[in-house]
Amino acid sequence: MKIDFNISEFIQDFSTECTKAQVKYFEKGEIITTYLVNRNQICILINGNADLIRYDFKGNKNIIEHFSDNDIFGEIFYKINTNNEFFVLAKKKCEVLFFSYDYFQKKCKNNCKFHEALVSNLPNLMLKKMVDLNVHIEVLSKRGIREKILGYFTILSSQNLNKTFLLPYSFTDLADYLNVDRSAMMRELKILKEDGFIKKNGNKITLLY
Amino acid sequence: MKIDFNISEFIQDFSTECTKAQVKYFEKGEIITTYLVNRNQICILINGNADLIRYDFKGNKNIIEHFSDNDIFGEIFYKINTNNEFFVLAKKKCEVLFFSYDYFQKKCKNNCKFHEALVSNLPNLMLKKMVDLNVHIEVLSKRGIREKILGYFTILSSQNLNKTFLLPYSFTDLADYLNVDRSAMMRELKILKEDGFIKKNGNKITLLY
DNA sequence: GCTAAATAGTTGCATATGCAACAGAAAAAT
DNA sequence: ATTTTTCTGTTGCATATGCAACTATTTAGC
Repeated sequence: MKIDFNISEFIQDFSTECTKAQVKYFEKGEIITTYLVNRNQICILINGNADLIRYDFKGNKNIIEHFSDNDIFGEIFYKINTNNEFFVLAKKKCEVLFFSYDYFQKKCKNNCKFHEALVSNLPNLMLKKMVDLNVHIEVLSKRGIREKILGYFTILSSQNLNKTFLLPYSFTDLADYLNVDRSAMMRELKILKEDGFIKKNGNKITLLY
Repeated sequence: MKIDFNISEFIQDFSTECTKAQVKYFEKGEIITTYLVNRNQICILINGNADLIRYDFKGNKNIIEHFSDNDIFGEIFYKINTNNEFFVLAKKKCEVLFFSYDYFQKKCKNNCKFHEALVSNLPNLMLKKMVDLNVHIEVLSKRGIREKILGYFTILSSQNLNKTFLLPYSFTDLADYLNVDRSAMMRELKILKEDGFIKKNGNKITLLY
């Protein structure tokens, strides 16, 4: 999915023009937003890294999604009524654009160029997110740890047009993304290595099939 | 997520006006579309039921998604390069609107009203799909069959604003949706019933907690 | 540069869950 | 109305995987 909208370049010139969008800055460890349902908030991560975190009824921390440059998030995409707390936590310095979906059709006061660009490119950002979500479902849908790992690695490899690629996650986070026990995943990775399916060197993976 | 765009009413009056959209009809068992990557096809299921099917390298059939009225699908949402065959199969009579994402910004020849309405409502349909995808991920992310079942039932219950609700799937398909073994799921449902967590009568479920 | 924290890597054990193989009930097809 | 197919429900068994409990290594903070 190509995205012709580089928000970080754009933002410098026009953001102050628009009455409906707002840029905010966050330091590592700060909460960017909480998912409370009802506001129709859309957030675009201009740059930085952040996680969508949930604490379940037992108090266990759970990383639902990882966000990086150009990712969109916000409770409007996540209208799921579990009675857990959801919030987005900055993993490093973050620059975030806040916008309301209510202003998707409406224009802002002086038909500003920024607003217009934002609105016309939002569907592209949504499309990219949908592809990401489908990848996640595809991977989670595999039975067995081995199948999950190989399924995900195959997708990464094809996205990189290369049998060798860098994992976008730490192994701890990868286990979380695949929703498997970390130690069980490490065991399986070892077996995959021994069986000659993959080569692994730090977070650099090479597929041998 | 409220959708103010009832495509099936709209379609009667305007569809022939638009040069870029096309309505087609399918009988049960017919293939509506295949996911080949490259066309930017978007499909809207006006009415009917259809499944996104994949045959994996072993030849196993796999139901990836179920579609019903107002759902959108198409390979543009599923740019995942596994070398499997994906296609959408009609489960009953289906009325489907075909449209290209390329015409999302562009207008069609005479600025027709239908095209305009379609374009301005597509983001709403996408939003609804994203919520659905997030629900699926939420459910798949639960460890253990019991947690998956209860997680999904809780969401269904809250969507219905009622402790009692009808399952939208057969138990066979539910197991598929939760990505667990059907017999293991049935066993767990029995235990949940015995433990007094749920009541179950055909596909009518009641939560007792 | 030192200390603390986070991540990677390993293993033994218990059990949840996949698999196979049924029979009965319900739904479609003829 | 009868047959065929699909769906539901159940059970025994084997094993994949979660869990706990470590140590080693890397990264971050002071």
